[in-house]
Amino acid sequence: MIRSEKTRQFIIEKTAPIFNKKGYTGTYLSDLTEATGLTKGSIYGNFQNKNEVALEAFRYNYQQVIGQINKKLQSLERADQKLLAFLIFYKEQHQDIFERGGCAILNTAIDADDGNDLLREEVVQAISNWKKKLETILKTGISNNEIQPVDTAKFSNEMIALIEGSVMMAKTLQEPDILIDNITRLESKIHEITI
Amino acid sequence: MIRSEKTRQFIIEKTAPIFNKKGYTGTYLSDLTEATGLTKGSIYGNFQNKNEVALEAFRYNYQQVIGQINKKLQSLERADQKLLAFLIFYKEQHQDIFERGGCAILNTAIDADDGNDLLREEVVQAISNWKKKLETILKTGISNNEIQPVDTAKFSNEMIALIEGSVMMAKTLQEPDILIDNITRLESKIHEITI
DNA sequence: TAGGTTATATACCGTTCGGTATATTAAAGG
DNA sequence: CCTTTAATATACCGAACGGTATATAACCTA
Repeated sequence: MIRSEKTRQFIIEKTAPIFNKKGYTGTYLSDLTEATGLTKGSIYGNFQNKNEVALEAFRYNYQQVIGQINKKLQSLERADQKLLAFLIFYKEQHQDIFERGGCAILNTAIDADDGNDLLREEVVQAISNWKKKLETILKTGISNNEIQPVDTAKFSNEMIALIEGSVMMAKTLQEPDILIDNITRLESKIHEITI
Repeated sequence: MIRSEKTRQFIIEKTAPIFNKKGYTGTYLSDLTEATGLTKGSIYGNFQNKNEVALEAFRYNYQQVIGQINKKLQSLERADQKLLAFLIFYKEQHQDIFERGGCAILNTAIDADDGNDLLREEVVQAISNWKKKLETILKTGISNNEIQPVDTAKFSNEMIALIEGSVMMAKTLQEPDILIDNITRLESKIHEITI
């Protein structure tokens, strides 16, 4: 990796949690320079503008989650186990997620639903991908007779919505059990449809 | 109502949707003067600072929702019907909610989870009240033999989380059906426990 | 209708915002 | 080791930020 690419990556990694916590308008260039120890000149040598940093920071935050889950999925065969892997991730990593400022998808969805179109489109893609991934697992599971037939779209939407809503509640009220309990509910929902 | 109180209320009403859409740091004093047609001097004659406007705007947004629901609840007797009233509200008013920038609780929870302690505390209170209200309905319903015994805390948490997560998803993906479908799921959950 | 009071507008403050042209430093190549 | 190139730092820009003292206007009461 050439030097510039290393610095670019360094900036993304250092600023990603800040953007996640404070949002786009709430994160100032002074936050970026402070977190990286670099100057504005250096940052603008590696990015076109603040928005590009925010965009990459979101991608990084998203990849951080989806990467870990994907890794888990590889070693799993059955559809129900794959679905459970998503839930187990949120159950086990909730402490870490909260420390990084919560779920990036949720935060950025709320943050970018006005104005920032590029960032908003990125979130739409992220949610859509997540949804598609769940649906594919469900469909495969159904055709493999691992799980009972369900409305895959509705099932996926319910999973995502309940997870995200629970992250919000648990983080705001500072009661991780809310997340854990609701995840457990989803787990038994999956067990119910498992053949 | 004395003049100042009228102006104060006018400012709150006009700026509440802006704060809901753009968040605290994302809403500038210029937004407030533009939306009200007033000047900074006038606004600062009625509020101590921007934060006080944001606080009142959130209270207004919250009251806007809870007020309508409370009105409905008065005419209802059974616990299951009261619970359904919450869901029907979100089902029927989703268009209006989206136009106002989405659910104020969700938006403000995400917006204020860093830094703005006063606003954050207000959200915590709002969610806690909502939760308490649901739990009270459930408990009364159980002791009145209208609904089967359930873990009232978990049931309430699941309702709120799924509603909020669904609002986020539906608004972001611009697919209101996601909200409607998940609300319908909650409705049948209530029917299931109704005696 | 005049005078006092209350509310709004004007004009300004220091600070910080995002962004950039330029100088300086560090690395790479001959 | 010297020169060229790439990356970082410095110093600055105009604009907009939140906020405030002060002037002006609107209202109320005598």
